[in-house]
Amino acid sequence: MTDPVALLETAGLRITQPRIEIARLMFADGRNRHVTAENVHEQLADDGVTIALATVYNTLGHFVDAGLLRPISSSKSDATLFDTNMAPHHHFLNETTGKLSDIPAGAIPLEMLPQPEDGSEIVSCELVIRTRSK
Amino acid sequence: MTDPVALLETAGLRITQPRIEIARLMFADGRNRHVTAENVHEQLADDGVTIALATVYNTLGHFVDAGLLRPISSSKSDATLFDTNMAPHHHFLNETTGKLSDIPAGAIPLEMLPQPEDGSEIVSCELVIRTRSK
DNA sequence: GTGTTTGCAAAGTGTTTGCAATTTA
DNA sequence: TAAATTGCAAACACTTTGCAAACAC
Repeated sequence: MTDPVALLETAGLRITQPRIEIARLMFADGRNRHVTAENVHEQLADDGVTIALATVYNTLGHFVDAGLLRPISSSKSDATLFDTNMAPHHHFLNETTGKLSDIPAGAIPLEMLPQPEDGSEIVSCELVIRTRSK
Repeated sequence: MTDPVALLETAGLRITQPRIEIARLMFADGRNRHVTAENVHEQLADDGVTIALATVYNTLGHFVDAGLLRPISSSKSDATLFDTNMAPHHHFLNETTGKLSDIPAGAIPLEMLPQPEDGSEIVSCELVIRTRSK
């Protein structure tokens, strides 16, 4: 849906070939995705696009800094997952399958967060519900 | 407080010198601690105890399997933190300082967790509140 | 005695970095 | 043309593993 170039411009990022390709792959269809750098690299390769894995890492890092992506902390796997869903939300993590799925923030009432210690402020708040296949 | 040997026995673990040392260091004073394998290794060295770093990793892993420790998923740092606090609770993570602190589970009402998908059951539920120093 | 655990070094991951070549604005 | 970005390989940090020696039961 979203035009990759417009997205990059809005985010204040330089328009470069690799970034266009990666943005296209991650945002073009508008779905919420959880991907690793490795995933992206492979998908690019499948599309016949050659971008160094290191560049994929760096580019995803830039996207995170620019507020286009969110790194997901609590993943079972050792590889960092990047989430295209920037809306506040939480995650189910199935430990059996390793599959991660979204929970809309509205599904969990969190009005009463405790106060952080003096001199610090809350940045974000993420709940991970670990599940197991029965 | 807790006797390291008794703890290991209760957990069904073999009583070995390295395990006693590590258990002593982690549980003896009854405090809740967040430590990395590297931390433990250094503290042992400070106490004049030489245990291979790999053994520390393996031992902490055994402690986790035995239910003595909990690995903390969402740490800013790349190193896994092990938490001696097995009671359900949540964490503040100060992104500025990297410091992690406990939030008692009771401080956050989470009665209304969403249903996991059919065929899976909830194992645990951990909230991480990221903060930043002002 | 038998099976487990340890220590060591080496291998394995995922990720980052240095730097020259290229590309963007 | 000046500044930013890329690609590559090499460096990195954390963690696991293979195997022989040591140890617990």
